[in-house]
Amino acid sequence: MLLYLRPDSDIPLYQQIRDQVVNGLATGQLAPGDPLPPIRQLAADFGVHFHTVNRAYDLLRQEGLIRLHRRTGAVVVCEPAPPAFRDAWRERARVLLAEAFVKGIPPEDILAECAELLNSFVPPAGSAPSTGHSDSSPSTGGVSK
Amino acid sequence: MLLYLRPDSDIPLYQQIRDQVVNGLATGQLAPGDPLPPIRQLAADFGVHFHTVNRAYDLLRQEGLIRLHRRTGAVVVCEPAPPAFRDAWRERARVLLAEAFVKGIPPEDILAECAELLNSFVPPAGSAPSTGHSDSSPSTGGVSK
Amino acid sequence: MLLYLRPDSDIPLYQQIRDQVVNGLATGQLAPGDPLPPIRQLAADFGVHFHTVNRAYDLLRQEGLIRLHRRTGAVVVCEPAPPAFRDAWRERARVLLAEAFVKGIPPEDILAECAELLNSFVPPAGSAPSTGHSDSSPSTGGVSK
Amino acid sequence: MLLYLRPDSDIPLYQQIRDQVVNGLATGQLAPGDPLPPIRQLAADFGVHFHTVNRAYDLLRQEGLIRLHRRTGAVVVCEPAPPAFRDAWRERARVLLAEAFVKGIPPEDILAECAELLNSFVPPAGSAPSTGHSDSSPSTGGVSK
DNA sequence: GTGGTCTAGACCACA
DNA sequence: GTGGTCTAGACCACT
Repeated sequence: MLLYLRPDSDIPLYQQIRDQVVNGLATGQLAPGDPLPPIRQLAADFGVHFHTVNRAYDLLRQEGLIRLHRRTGAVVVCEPAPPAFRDAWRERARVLLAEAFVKGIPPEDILAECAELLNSFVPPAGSAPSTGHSDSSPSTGGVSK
Repeated sequence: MLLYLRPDSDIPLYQQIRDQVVNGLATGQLAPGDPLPPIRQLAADFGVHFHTVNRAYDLLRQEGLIRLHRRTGAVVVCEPAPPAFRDAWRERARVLLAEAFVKGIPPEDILAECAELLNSFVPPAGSAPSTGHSDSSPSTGGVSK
Repeated sequence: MLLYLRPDSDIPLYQQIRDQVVNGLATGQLAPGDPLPPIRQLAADFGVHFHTVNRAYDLLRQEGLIRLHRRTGAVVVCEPAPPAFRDAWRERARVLLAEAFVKGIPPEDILAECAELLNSFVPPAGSAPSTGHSDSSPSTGGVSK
Repeated sequence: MLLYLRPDSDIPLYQQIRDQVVNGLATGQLAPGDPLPPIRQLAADFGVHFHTVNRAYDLLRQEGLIRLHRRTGAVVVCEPAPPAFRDAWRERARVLLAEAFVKGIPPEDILAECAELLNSFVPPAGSAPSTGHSDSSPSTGGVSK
């Protein structure tokens, strides 16, 4: 899995790392059980402080996406979303969608964009790939567009 | 239009104000030409400093969503999205959708959620508000999925 | 002479009025001896407070471009620039030119733009109009480009 | 690079700071990649509040002239001018040139002054600094008039 | 009475 | 040690 950081971005580095791990999980580049690189190695690769990587890992741990062990390092897990997750997520989605809407992008376009992004994701194990056709990148099945 | 702030949130207050104005615009509670409350009055209503509200308004101004008068105060405007907007938006949408996806929410549900949120929005002018029901109940009508 | 105000501009109204009078003077639409409309009439035409027009006229008076009489109203005059004017002007020009320069516009283009604008001006009375023809529309004579 | 503020000027302090940074960029005292002093240090040097410097930096950031790091502080960047920049710039130039014109300064002198100022600027990279003299003396070489 | 500017100082987030 | 956020309050510019 390939990570790249933009130090000039207004998004904090630890957030960028976290976001890319999430994206890697969604696109199937990372799967439950896979190990993440050791904190210090990843920090060295990026040229950032290991505290920054540590914080990203901690964030992922709080979200229930990885588990940290003293021996085995960070391992991807697959905890189900807590009940509160969906409500919080919807609020964030509402703002994001509203932003596009008020800037004049047609709702159809917005939804198509979402569908396309979702289609680029791939289910972790083997949960009925609905139609079977794949479009843009490393994916196999997905939401009908 | 009703606004509420959560001072304990990790989201900055000015961002919360900005988000709610964006949401108000999307849901039709605010329309181009409408005035926003004076900075100091809104600040008093919220119990925050007027600088905080000022910053929210300034953010909205930079986004081309409101215009600040010396006489009229803040009024809603309707500037088209710059070309770079969509790419930046897609990246943010990718992360948000990936978050829901990796937490095990079925892509169909995610897309339905997006469609529902989009249906709760109303266009600024007056182009056929579909059926009339545009609330928060889990309906899937409106935007074609 | 035609004036138009943009109430939504970030430029104060009184400044806009003043700027347009200056521009009218430069383009020959106004000449020394010409009367300006009474303050209250201009205010009524624009739908602004007469204090705003008053302030614009006062600014022009301070700059030595008009003279205010209780009886005759505002009359355009032609006072020579004080010695300090040129230095102050140069500083403002430096910043303006620097802005264009640092944004990557070639110096030749910047200078050509300046020459073009200067060519659209016309001398007030009869001080050797170089080529001879002088009217009130964007002419082509004047400073060699 | 030398900065100085005039607290009694009618130009806001943050604008003066911004103007001098722009000037420093044009004259080559600042180049893309160069760091700007930390906000609080510059504020201490000037004896102003760091919010004032912060605002100047924020203005420069919005103009695409600097980028604000959390680590490195403010660094100069070189973004191209947006398409709307030139039109807005021309309007400001029109007023400035008109002011000099109506004060009786010959157009030739005005254009010479502009050319001189432009000659005191140096391109960011290294594209032939003409003859070598690029200072503030009244020379007319460089940009063809 | 509106927003704009500036000062002053606290506390937090990021690296 | 950097910039970011928020509060507090003064005074000014514009209409």
